[in-house]
Amino acid sequence: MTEEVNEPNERLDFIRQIVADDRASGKWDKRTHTRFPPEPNGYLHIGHAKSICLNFGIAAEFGGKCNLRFDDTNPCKEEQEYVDSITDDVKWLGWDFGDEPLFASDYFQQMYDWAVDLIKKGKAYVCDLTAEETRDYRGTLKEPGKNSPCRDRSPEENLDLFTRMKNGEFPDGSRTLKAKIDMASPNINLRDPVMYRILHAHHHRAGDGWCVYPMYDWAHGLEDSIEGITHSICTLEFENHRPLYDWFLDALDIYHPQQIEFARLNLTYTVMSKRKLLELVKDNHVSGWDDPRMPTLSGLRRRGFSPEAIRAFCKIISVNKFNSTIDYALLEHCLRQHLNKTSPRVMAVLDPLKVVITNYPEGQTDELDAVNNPEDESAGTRKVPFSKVLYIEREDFMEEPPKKFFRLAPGREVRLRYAYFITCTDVIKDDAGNIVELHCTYDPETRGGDAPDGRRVKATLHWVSDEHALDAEVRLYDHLFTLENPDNVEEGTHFTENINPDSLKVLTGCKIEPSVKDATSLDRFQFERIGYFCTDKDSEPEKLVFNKTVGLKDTWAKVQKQQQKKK
RNA sequence: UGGGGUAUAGUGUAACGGUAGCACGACUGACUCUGGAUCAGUUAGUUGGGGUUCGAAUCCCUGUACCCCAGCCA
Repeated sequence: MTEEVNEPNERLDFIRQIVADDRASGKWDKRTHTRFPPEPNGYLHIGHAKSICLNFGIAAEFGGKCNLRFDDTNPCKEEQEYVDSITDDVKWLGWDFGDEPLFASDYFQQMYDWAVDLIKKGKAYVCDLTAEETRDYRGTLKEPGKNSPCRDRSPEENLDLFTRMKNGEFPDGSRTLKAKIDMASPNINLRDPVMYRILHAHHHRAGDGWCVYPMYDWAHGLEDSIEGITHSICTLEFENHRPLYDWFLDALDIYHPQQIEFARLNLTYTVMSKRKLLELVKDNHVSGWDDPRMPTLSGLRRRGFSPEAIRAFCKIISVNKFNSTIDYALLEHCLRQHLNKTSPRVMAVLDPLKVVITNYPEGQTDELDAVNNPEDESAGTRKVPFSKVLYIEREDFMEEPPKKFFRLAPGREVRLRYAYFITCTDVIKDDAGNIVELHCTYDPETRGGDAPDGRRVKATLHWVSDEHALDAEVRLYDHLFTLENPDNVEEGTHFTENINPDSLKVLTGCKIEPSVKDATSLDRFQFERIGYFCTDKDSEPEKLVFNKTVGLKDTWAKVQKQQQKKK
């Protein structure tokens, strides 16, 4: 007996409820077998993660299995590059699909044989109508279609024609194999749907062995049946296809899984359709499928998202049957929650302002103890070097501080984290009046960050020692679109018109503490008081590059906004 | 009346005839060597209208709104 991992008290979504009920009733011999069946014609995105976590999650929770199966039935749109990226993404998310993914193209012969069965049963026929004629014969949403003149061909003739289709005797588009169902059905999918089309095309896996390729509706249930899938979970737009899914399996009288539909994921401030994502890439609105602003899994990975965060997100959003749009802030919440627990802290100054500690000895260096992660004691501590010339964040100083600004200002004392209390004594400006340097004094008694006399400061600043600092490039990101729902634009407006012009900001000359010297690609950090960052794939030891994953919550920024509103 | 679906705070999501709960967001406050984290609190909801019932988000009737379908795409 396999152990049920689902806690009995945990509320089940409607799909898990079906699975649980089926197990209770013994419907599938206590088996649970799902599948994630992407077409390899693009990169996976966060919406796919919802489906992946659903299918693999159910399998894991109920002691079943989940297949990664490529639905590669259309050679014109599919490429090996996509197979590879999809496989990598599913692995990265942390799901186990056995040694190798499965491919629908491996079932082509079996599908062909079944099509022959249907022809023999008089349930399928070869049709000579062109694509355009087929459309005319299909009728409209409100009017029935009419029968194809080829509909009453004998099984023998159909068999002969279908064999010759397969043998490559006919040009592309000249004939199709159709299911003989009902041209007057109110469900258009049932009006003699095409099962096979002629395509003299090279298949990325099957090579040139085939010139007839199965259509989705014909192929998909067969694939599920072959693999012994119990619950075939797909998105809402396939609800209308379910009767056809069932019809084929019944006509063939073979093992018959249950198709269940759920609503796909929508997220604010981004687009999720493959077409639009492809356009963003092709027209260079982003640098590629893995641009850190993209909602693709490769983009999120490069941005610094952890698989744990994405899985937590997918769990929390649950599944349902109606279209909803999830607030991007919820994704960020899941991200921060995981990153906060796991990211080593580091001090980095993005917009450096030079600070000279006038009473600190020239040439001297202090090694101060810093906590690597206050949320995780086992992460330990590290040494951070302190010296006479330092950098602080430019926005951490104001010559004329407004109310509620607690940071450094002339005459004010603050703490440098893990180091000393300092007091600003002089503000040095260039001829144009720009602040170029601050002179401060430090209190040696406060070494480590605490004053023996118990005096308090209102702010603690992060800082980096000039002499020891590493230079880095830091890339800041914002939403790719300015609109909450970039899909929903006025007619005549193209969705790319709402791309956020400030979605990428590149900072150079940032100063980072020396401990990150050996950071490698995708290492994640928290830059204290700023946000979570990861090393980019462009990063090299000689030229560090970091991506901002997500900012820390920033109450000062909120206060500032409110103050600006008042003015 | 083409057919198929769906409606619960700003956004998501529970409640399966018996106190409308949770999370995110927003707003207070406490604490803090990250204006982080944490903790406490406030805010706000059953698509409209009828019924059945001691009792309805839930059952019935009837409106309304939104989504999907006329690829030889998936």
